[in-house]
Amino acid sequence: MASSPTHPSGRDPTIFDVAALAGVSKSTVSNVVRGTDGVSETTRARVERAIEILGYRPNALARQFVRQRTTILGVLVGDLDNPFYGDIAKRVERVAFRSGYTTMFCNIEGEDDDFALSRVEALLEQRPAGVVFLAFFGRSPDIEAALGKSVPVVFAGLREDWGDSVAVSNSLGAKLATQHLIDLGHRRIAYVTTRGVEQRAGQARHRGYQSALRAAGAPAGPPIHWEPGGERVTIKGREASLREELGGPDGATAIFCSNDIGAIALLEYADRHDIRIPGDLSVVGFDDVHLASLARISLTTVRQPLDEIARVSVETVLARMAGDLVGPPRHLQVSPSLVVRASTAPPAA
Amino acid sequence: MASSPTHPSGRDPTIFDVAALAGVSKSTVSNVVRGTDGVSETTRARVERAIEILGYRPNALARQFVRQRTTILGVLVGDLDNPFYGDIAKRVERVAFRSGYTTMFCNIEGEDDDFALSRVEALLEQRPAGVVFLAFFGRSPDIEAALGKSVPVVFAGLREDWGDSVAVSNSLGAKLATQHLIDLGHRRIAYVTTRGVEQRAGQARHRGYQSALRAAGAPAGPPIHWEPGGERVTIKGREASLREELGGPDGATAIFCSNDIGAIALLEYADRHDIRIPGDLSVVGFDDVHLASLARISLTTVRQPLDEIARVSVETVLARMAGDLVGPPRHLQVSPSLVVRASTAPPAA
DNA sequence: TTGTATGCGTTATCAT
DNA sequence: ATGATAACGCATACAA
Repeated sequence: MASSPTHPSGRDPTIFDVAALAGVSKSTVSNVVRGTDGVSETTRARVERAIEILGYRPNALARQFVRQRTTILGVLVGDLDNPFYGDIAKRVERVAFRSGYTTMFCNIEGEDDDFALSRVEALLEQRPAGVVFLAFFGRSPDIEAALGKSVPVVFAGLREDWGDSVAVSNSLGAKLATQHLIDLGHRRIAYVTTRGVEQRAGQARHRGYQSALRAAGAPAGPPIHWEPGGERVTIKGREASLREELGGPDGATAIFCSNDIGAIALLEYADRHDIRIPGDLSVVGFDDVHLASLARISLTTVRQPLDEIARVSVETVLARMAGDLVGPPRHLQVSPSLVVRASTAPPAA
Repeated sequence: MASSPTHPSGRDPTIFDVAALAGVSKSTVSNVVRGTDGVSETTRARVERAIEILGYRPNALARQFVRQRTTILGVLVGDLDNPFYGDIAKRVERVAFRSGYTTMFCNIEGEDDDFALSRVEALLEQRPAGVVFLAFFGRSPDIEAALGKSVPVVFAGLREDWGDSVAVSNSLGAKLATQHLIDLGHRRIAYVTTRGVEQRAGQARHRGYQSALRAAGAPAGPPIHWEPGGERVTIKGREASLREELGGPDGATAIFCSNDIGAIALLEYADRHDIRIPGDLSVVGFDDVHLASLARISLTTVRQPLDEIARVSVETVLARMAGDLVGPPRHLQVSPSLVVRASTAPPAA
């Protein structure tokens, strides 16, 4: 008796149907379903049996509607197929579910603010009880206006002033990365950044890089902006050749790249140009995406504790929702850690 | 005037507030919001202005409640940080949004059926209008019972009898992969499979492998089960050494692996054992995950048209929901294609 | 311990 | 062209 996939097998049974079958009132059924005490054992059993028979499933829509609050947690994510976000998203969903919330995802992809806004509006119409912001773009004033005053928002993995945030200390992470290179004996260390890094975080990483070098008495350079795949870079607004920045007697012997994806692209660039890693050039990334641990990549990098970020983020937004957390935005920092792999070594003699 | 993140700035304005401000009835506001015609221009303008002023946002909860159907599309996903699923998930969300649906994600992770079931139940309470099934596990009879009769379901990227499905032709993909190796001159080609592949798909891939070899008059072996990271494999229930299957004069000169993640693990295994790829051993994968295209990986593989799978899946489930598609489950196949990279070459002389 | 009544914000039907 | 009104399924305050 294979059931056809066509659904409408009549209407879903309601609390009323259960009440009728059990021979009690709707209130009693409601009490049973919600686990309220003050229901006799016999009644409870009768109701539960009726529920079983009818295959009754509470209508969350109705419940949320009448209670004027949902158990929906909105998740704004930039790039679900970026493993970094996919990973966090998964953990967020897990933590939320354990707290009784279902997660509603919205891709805020690309840089188009209007598009992002329309999605946020659609999400807000569903009245999520809270929102977790995972993307590092789509944070336009319009979005802030729409989101900020309707619902508690937490930024996971980045910091934004107008909401709670849980993020790694970027400057500390950058220091760890840079210090590692310094400890290996490098003096000419460049800082390379690519798109895919939130501006504020990128700046903090550059500051950490600077501060480590300064403390070591070594020269710190300005951010070198590179578009992965290209040959040219931009330094302080003027163009230059990536090849020249790396090779040559004055070139860098090591690079700290603001993110793993960029660092891996750098590895590939080096491969194509016969620059040996780590023999000729050491590279450190930031994030510790899964990719970085592949033997063929083996990127030394700074790990972000994603699990902690996800957990604390959800806890924070839940606390706001419950009113347990009030007042101005709270900005939590979590600690990065260095993961040493095969992309770094002492400079060539 | 930075607004505190504490939410409750009073209640959200309702259709009633708008009506009062505009000096019309709720019905008229409703008509304006829904774009019903039969509203005079002047009235419409007044109402729209009131909406603007109040920042009114329709309550989707109430709407869905009264209309007895939601615009929620449930997505059951196994592993959001598996790039393959992350990628599809992202596309599914995009297509759904364009059709006016918001996506509600549930991670059905691990192999624990009870856990998966509780999540499905939670999802169902939200009354999604349809469900897209992305995971290849969590398809227990219980889940079928809960899901199958409540809501239209489409399986994206895999096939299951009790719902519509959109998937690649696995045997054809396997044939493409195997034929590629045959064309390169290989005769001793092994089939390796790992977990992470749905059983039915895995079997179909093995059949395609067999059929290509048979047509070429070359020997086809049984599936070699390998747990990535390990040294041992299981062939027809008995244990063996992976190293011996690959090396030696009688060993395979090429491998078709049932999935990219396994194939990449194989690459790493080869690296560790001084087996050169593709010099000593050619490897072909299946899926074409992003990873596979990295220069340092450069895996020859069979591509699944994810975009098409996502698009057609959503279209299918929307058609079911709308009643445009009735009758028994429809199983659509999409075409795989071979992507040749650097992990394959003619066998050593 | 159980039942009754009211309201949540919206859509849709029926009057006007 | 616009307004009044009855659902929708459930939670909750209150009555019995």
